[in-house]
Amino acid sequence: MNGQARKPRPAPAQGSAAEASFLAAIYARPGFKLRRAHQIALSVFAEECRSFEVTSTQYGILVAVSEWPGLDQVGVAQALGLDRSTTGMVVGLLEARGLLRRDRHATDGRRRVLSLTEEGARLLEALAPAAERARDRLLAPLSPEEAQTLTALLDRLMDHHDALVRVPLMRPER
Amino acid sequence: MNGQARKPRPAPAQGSAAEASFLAAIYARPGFKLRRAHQIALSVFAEECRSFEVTSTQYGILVAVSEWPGLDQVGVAQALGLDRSTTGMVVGLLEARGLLRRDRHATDGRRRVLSLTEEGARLLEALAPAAERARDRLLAPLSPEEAQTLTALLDRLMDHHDALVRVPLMRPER
DNA sequence: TCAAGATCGTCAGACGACTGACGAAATTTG
DNA sequence: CAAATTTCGTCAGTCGTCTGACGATCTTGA
Repeated sequence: MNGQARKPRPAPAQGSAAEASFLAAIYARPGFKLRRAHQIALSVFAEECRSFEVTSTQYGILVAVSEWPGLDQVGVAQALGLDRSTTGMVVGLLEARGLLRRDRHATDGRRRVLSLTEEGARLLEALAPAAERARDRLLAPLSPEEAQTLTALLDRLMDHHDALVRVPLMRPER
Repeated sequence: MNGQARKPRPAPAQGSAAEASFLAAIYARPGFKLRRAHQIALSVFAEECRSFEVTSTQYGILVAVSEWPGLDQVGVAQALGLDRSTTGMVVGLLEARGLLRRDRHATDGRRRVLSLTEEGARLLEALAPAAERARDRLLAPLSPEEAQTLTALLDRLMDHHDALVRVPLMRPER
């Protein structure tokens, strides 16, 4: 798996079947592959967007607020599948950086109404090509048909388990 | 008109194309789907293993140490695709709970040699059925062939990006 | 041999993420 | 209307994760 180590670590039962199947029980788990694939996706996005100092979660929130000005934090959370605490934390970061505003709702005192600042809108626009590059790089090893298959399978997984997870995706068109 | 929400949140451009495509730019991103699918996998695992108070990362480390007694923390990190800090933190948790031991290496003073305690081995054994249930539940919406396809596609993603993601983390960029 | 370089574990700092709890504010219900 | 319930935002606590730095230690090369 990672064959360039200069000084190989002591291995279990060298040359035996045990070595070949080391951690097979873990590597075969779909959850492990999903964790790893997600880790890779985060890394690729971070690389492409390094100069903007924006993470993929922050990007998602910026896009949501951009497309739906006046949305509140719970709305963002439901749209992106985050919980309220995480959303509040990340929104706080973006507000502190001056990328979005968090105002009181006119009639509902509980809500914080979100909107992009000029700087946030500019950053989002500048970010689009980098986000596209990240997506393309992530999918580079797959053919368009394979990417479509992967997308469809992940959608099936998401749809089936949506209600079971504490934070179901709530899209306005539902 | 707008789903089952009792008090629907204000939606963008009601009835227009904007509503139907709200966040389509995000939902279409494979990184978003991977994040969501990973989130679901974590949740299912946590549900099945709730009574054991063990996370999927902790499970992976326990299995690695079980299959490879005497492995050190960097070995665990490389095997599971974690960095040294994360590994050290989680190993510390497991040690504090008495599930594994962390001893000095006989000849290499830098290394910490890991091994399961009796309690760790017992827990790991008791955990196996729950982990299997988690995997089955996660894959429930897919046929065996589809699960195999998903596995293969994620493997392609992992293999292609493996060197790009992990090696720079382990070796300072030069 | 001994200085330079590599490796291991750890720490601090940051972010993402979830749970459980709480107060403030709104809505529902008796 | 008043009380009970729900909803929104936040806080504290925990865990996973990465980055960058550091000291201790081991390996290498001049």
